[in-house]
Amino acid sequence: MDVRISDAELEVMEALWAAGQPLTAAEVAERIDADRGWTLATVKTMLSRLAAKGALKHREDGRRFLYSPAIKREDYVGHESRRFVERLFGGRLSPLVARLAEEDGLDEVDIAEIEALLKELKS
Amino acid sequence: MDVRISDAELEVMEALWAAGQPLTAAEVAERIDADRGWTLATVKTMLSRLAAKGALKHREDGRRFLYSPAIKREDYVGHESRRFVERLFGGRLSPLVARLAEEDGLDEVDIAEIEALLKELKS
DNA sequence: TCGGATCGCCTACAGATGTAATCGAAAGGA
DNA sequence: TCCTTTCGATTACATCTGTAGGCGATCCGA
Repeated sequence: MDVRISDAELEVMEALWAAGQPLTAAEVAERIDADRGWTLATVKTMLSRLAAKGALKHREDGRRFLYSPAIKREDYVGHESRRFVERLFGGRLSPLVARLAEEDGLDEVDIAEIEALLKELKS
Repeated sequence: MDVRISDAELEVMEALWAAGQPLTAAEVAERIDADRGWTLATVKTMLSRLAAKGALKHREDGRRFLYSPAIKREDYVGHESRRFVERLFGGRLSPLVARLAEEDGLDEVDIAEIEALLKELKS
């Protein structure tokens, strides 16, 4: 169940998650940030690899495949977040908040949002 | 300046950061979590690669090297944290806090710590 | 019907990663 | 002075990642 998705593969997953509906390989390619400069071939490689990893499913539609995510974005993101906090902060969230706050300087909106969240949690 | 450190390499860096003083390859090996089950050869490979990447420095001590970090842990961690939040949360910290809160259920200590942090930031 | 477009599949290939073995030089004990 | 140990350097090798190209089959327009 622990699907590891590389940076390049994630780009493809994001396209599928954002689409909210099954897409063909060509459609996925259209939606990939043009800055990546990928050819269709590259997108197809990503799709195969993700399918092999079980990160997405495909259904046949005539000669083509319609691809859709096999895992929910929020599950994946939750998983990776835990891994990350574990890896660098011994599983504690507060040092991460501290570090980012110090580096980037959270703006007021951030602070307010997080405070609201925490208030919610306590109630 | 953007040193990428793999999972295995990080293990070695953590040993050096924790030591707080230069170590020989053998000493590093001793301090690596035994669960990894690494041979000395593996540790040496990691040390070479990290040196090649500029993540650590070595000074000669007779026939051996004394290794020490070339980057500060907090700098590395800050870098990776920003990358991570960028990659999965569009750079916003609050959704990350939200996600982890929902999954793990932050305990009261966490919540209190983060609130204290935020209070600090506002003042 | 036939030729180009398009599809998924297989292959390619360099660099990174995980995990080591080997090798020549040097150091140190017998 | 040798032999064993120990060092760093070099080499090994499978897997993963980034980035494609080519191939045989099929579909669609002329």
